Amino acid sequence: MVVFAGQGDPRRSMALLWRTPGSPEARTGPGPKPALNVDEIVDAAIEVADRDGMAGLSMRAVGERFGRTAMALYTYVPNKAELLDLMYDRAHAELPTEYAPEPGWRATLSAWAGDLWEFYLRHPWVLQVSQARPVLGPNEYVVLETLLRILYRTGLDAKTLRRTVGTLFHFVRGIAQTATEARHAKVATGMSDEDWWYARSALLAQVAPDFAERFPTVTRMEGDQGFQLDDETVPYLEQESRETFKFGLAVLLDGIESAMARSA
Amino acid sequence: MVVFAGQGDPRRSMALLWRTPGSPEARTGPGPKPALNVDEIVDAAIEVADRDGMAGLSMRAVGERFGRTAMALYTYVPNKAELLDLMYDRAHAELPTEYAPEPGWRATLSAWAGDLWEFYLRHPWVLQVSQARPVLGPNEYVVLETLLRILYRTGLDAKTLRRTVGTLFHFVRGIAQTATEARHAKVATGMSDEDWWYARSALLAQVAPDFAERFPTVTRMEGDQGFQLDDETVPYLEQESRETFKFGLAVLLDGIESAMARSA
DNA sequence: CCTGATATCCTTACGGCATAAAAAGATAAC
DNA sequence: GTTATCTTTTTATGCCGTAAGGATATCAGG
Repeated sequence: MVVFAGQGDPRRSMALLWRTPGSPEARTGPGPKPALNVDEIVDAAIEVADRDGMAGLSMRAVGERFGRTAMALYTYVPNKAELLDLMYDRAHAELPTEYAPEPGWRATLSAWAGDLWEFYLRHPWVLQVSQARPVLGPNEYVVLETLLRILYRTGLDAKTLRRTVGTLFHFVRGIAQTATEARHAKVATGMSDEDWWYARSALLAQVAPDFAERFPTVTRMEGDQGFQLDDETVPYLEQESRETFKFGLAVLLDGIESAMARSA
Repeated sequence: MVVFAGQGDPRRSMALLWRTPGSPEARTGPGPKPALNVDEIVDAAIEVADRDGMAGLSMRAVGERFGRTAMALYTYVPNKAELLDLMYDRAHAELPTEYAPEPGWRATLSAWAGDLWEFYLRHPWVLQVSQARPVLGPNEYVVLETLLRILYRTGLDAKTLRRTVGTLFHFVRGIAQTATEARHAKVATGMSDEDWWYARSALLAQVAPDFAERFPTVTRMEGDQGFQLDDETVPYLEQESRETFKFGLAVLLDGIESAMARSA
């Protein structure tokens, strides 16, 4: 499921995201000093989400990491949605920010997209945080700044630039989502892609004996080239995703190139 | 969140999806006749999901549509994941299957992508059903068959064809997801895009007064062309999504065209 | 018509979730 | 030592999916 984040007080959200001085460390009054801090909690939550996915991310699970109850976290974070925002932004901090411009914008953009792809594979839950209302955290802006620096040299006008940015992100996100879900499904069912497909197509033959007549083009294409593994050690779906990623990226880069030619 | 579907007995799943004779209507034994049927339930569930989103889709909510409890549904459908599979496949039945080939593959593919885009806007929850292990229902195959029929005339080889299919789907899904989430967020917060952005950028200025120095390229791009609404009646994010969709699609089609040229 | 088998459907219950409210416990300023 | 203030736990509410068992309706065979 897509999880919506950031429904709370916007002022507090932004202050948390941008670490505005005010609430955090500076305190001198009576009462116990806070034993935890937001960063620790966000890191722990990211670890939980990396390991157990969005479904395994519960306030209880995060609290347990510190030997606390779920409610203990509410001192540091207003609610789960805010925690998600913080996780989202913090995770993006690990993306590279510097790309050597020498190899040209095309190669640089490829490298950038590859890094983003791997980032999503490392943190699949990131793909499940809604993109509609951007979190607007500092690290998200760093990522955008990085991409824009690469794209700026293409000389595209602002409007085209914005749409290129959107297209690139959506594309990488879309394929990464499928790739990570493939991995997740394998873990969940304990079945390899090949076994799963084999079992399913046997069932398909039983349940739709007239498959070839009903779906002639599908049948023809599957016949032309079924499963062909370049590397036996990598699961089929993951391999196929990676190939589709490369292919689609090349197509997009070609398209950007012709847009450049048009605007020049 | 992404919802995983189809964890039950594969044999039963497929029989349900493909309406294999066996369990359904043919029954003569004792006991009351079933008052509901799977189709009704699936339709009701789709209506619930269309209206209230994936978050609002609960067995209880669907049962209420028939004046029943949640448990009553378990006679017809083994569990919620299966119901989701059935919803997913059934929804796809409303996609067009025939496209006139006259205008050429490029125009036809545009029309197809536009129809898919609108389908996702009508049924945003579809985007939250995992794509990793395809549901393998009849209507999903019809959709694939339709797309392949359009693409077949491009003369691309099977491998490229498969990757093109993947790229097209991911792209449309990716942008549609953002567009539908934008709509959802507006409904949830009761705030227009403009108001939301206005409030947020005021906060941003407060919280990061050095924004322009930290993100010079972002600042420059936003300065070049901020909000520029072509149509005041359509919310900004939705409009922007649509434009990005058109742009990205054109780019993809260009890319396919050059792939054709290369393979010819 | 009666009986027994079989099906649908409901009630109840369990364990999970986020989180509100309030109580308990710790700490530092006075 | 008292008190105000903060962290943390406890308790509770209302959701969720669904397991288990019981109530009820329906039909076949006698």
